[in-house]
Amino acid sequence: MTEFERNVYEAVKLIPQGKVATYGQIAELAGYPRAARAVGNALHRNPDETNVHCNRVVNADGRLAKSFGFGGPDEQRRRLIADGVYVVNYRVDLEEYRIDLNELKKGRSGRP
DNA sequence: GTTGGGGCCGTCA
DNA sequence: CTGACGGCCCCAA
Repeated sequence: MTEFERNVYEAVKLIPQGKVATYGQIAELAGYPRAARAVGNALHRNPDETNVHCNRVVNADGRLAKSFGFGGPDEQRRRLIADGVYVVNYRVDLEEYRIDLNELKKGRSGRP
């Protein structure tokens, strides 16, 4: 596993239940602001689906991944619902569920 | 709503 | 190194 992937997984772990983040956000949080695409790549190889909730990661439009790693979009949708996230037509309301990058950064290491 | 183009990034063959 | 491939992103018609 590469450094990049680790960062991505750690970033994903920070997303609280009931919230979602975009690939861009994850990329930035991981320290690779423009690597949204690579993030998707990394998530597809998610080694620990139970710990890393890759379902909480959606694209910039709030749409679900077309090729979710485990069971496809249906599974991703199911998990989101289980998280309390309302999903319609494989899409979520970003205004409502998207977490602020600032909030995510709080979760990382120390913070005053 | 759609399509098309450009750009950006990390992996792997 | 080079080229191809993605769970992407952004902008313009």
